[in-house]
Amino acid sequence: MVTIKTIAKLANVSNTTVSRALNNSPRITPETKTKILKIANELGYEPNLNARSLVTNKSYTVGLFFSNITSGTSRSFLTEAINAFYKYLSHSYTLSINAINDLPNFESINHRFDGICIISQSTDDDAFINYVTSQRIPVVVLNRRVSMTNVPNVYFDEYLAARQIAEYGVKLGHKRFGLIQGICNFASSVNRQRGYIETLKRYDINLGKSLIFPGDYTMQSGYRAMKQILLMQEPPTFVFASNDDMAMGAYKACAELNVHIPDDISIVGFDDSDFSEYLTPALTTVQKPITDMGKIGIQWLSQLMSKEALPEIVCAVPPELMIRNSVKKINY
Amino acid sequence: MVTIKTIAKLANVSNTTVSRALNNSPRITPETKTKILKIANELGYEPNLNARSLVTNKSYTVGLFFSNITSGTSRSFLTEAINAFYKYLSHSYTLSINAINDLPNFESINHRFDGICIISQSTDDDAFINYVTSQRIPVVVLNRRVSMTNVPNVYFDEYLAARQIAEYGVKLGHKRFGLIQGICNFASSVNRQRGYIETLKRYDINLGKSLIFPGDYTMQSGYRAMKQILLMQEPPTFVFASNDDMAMGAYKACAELNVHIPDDISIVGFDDSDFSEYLTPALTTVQKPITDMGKIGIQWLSQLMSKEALPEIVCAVPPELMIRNSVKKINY
DNA sequence: TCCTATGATGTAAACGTTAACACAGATGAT
DNA sequence: ATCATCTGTGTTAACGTTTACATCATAGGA
Repeated sequence: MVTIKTIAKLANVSNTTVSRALNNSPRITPETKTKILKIANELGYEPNLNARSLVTNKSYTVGLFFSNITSGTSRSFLTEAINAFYKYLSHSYTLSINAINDLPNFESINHRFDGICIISQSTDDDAFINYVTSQRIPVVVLNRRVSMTNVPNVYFDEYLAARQIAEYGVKLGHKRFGLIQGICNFASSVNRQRGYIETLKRYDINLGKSLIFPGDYTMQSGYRAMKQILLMQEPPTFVFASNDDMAMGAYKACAELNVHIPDDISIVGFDDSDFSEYLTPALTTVQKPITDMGKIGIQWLSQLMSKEALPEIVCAVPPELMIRNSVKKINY
Repeated sequence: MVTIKTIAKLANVSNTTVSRALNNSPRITPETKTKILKIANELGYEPNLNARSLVTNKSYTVGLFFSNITSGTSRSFLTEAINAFYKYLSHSYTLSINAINDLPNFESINHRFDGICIISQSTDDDAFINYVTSQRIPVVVLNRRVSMTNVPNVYFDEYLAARQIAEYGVKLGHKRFGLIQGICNFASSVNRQRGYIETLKRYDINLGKSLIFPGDYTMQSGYRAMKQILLMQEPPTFVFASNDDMAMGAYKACAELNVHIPDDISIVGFDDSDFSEYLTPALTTVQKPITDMGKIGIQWLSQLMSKEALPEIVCAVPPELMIRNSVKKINY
């Protein structure tokens, strides 16, 4: 194994000088430096990160924490977040993927991460968020608005997005609205629901319990819910499925019962998943800019890790309604 | 920071004894052990992995390497692989996600991983695979069949899968076949293509160049290719899209041109993505058991990391044709 | 009683790196 | 010419663990 000492011996200098050459310190002459670098190169020297970590007390690893990995988190969400992170994170860091749910105990994160990004889906994660901040590990929380005021937080305004959906439906003349819910204890789900219902109420439309159908963000649950909806005596003309996956399930239910979208019923989804444009009809949905969130998140985290102060600590990324062909205008 | 020394002082024993208590060595009395463990617990002691790594020369990290992360790898593929790995990997290991493409140099993996799993998509990865084996890092290669004979390899028989697709089409009486290709330098793509074409040839069906359409595994490329196909004077009755994403694109093209699946044209995909069942009509496709591969892979890797020998070194996971409703039987 | 074997614990070195401090020679100001 | 400053390099300790080896007490056999 070639170490700093090997190089030092060959170059006839001390360990420190080698270390300086490798970490391009200013306290070294260019000649010595190139000489050492040359030897290091020839020997294929690669620093032992563990040794370095031990003394610098850095792990050169950043942790990406999801609430859950093996279930509950949609695939597109997971990949898009990982993609964004991988893309924008400096390659000198190792990216480690974790699930809060699977942590044997919070302490197990100690010494492991220079920075942590939490993609949080529910308030269940609050204990973990608090632990991380208590350990003074640089952290940013993505996705949902958190209640702690001192935690860097870039979130997506689900409420506003849902409001846009409701308003869009109202504008197009719909009177009877339906909702397929997401997973109950996910913040995304409750905020989408609140935004939708409260906005409709403003337009004097009451979304009764009979028009709210349970779902769990899976295609199958969307399919089931839509089947129920279509069996109603007077089904809604506008259905908001809390995510695109469920909207896709709803599409299938419609197809099976020979109900035409958007002529017979209008559907809107949420997320703007890659497939939503390719459904027939193309799904009207709202874009959740996960990549943007990831980009800002990793930028903030990098700043925190290099002990820079953040100009702002909370940031909302705006929703964008993607109007396609799954909603029709109602004429009276 | 609470270290072994802190505990040692409080327990009135030496560092070594504490270390022994923590690593449940037999050379310690149960009483001392419980006493030390109690103190450690109260202090919320967590070992410094870097220090441990330095002396044991283990990183407690396994690396999951994709050929590419930010492009070229389909989302479902990426997530399913990560999911499987995360699920089956012992939690004492950190899971780190990497892309071979983005590696500054091969040496940068040194000291970082106790084991490496490569999800390889093309022979471009061979240099990396060779490097890893040359470093004697435990490694398994997943997904494609590799040429090196000494590398643990669990792969999916794309050729066989494509053969099943072709035979299925022939059996249902189709005579005119078409193909939408995947990414050219991906092993999956060339094997699917070979399996399809060579099988058809056995049934005296020649797949001319005019019936092969380029694609890149994206929905859009499937859409484009299908548009071209449907514009032909005498389009094929059976089209194999090299993955489900492209099949979905093809669906859209058909819808736009008012071509009915499967009445006017039959389509089969590949991967059995989660959405394929929810398309209308449900997509006939072939299941690629990524989760199974991951499970075997992680099992092998675990054995290798604990220096156990592998009973077998290469394993093919079988394809399963998922017959749904996108192919019709041709009657003459 | 003495010796040996055994079992529990301690001592100290080692892992590979960084960094505080020391040192010597050169440079520049007076 | 003298002294202070600077610059390049070396010395050494430190990071928190594990582990080979040493030590010491105790038990058991003769």
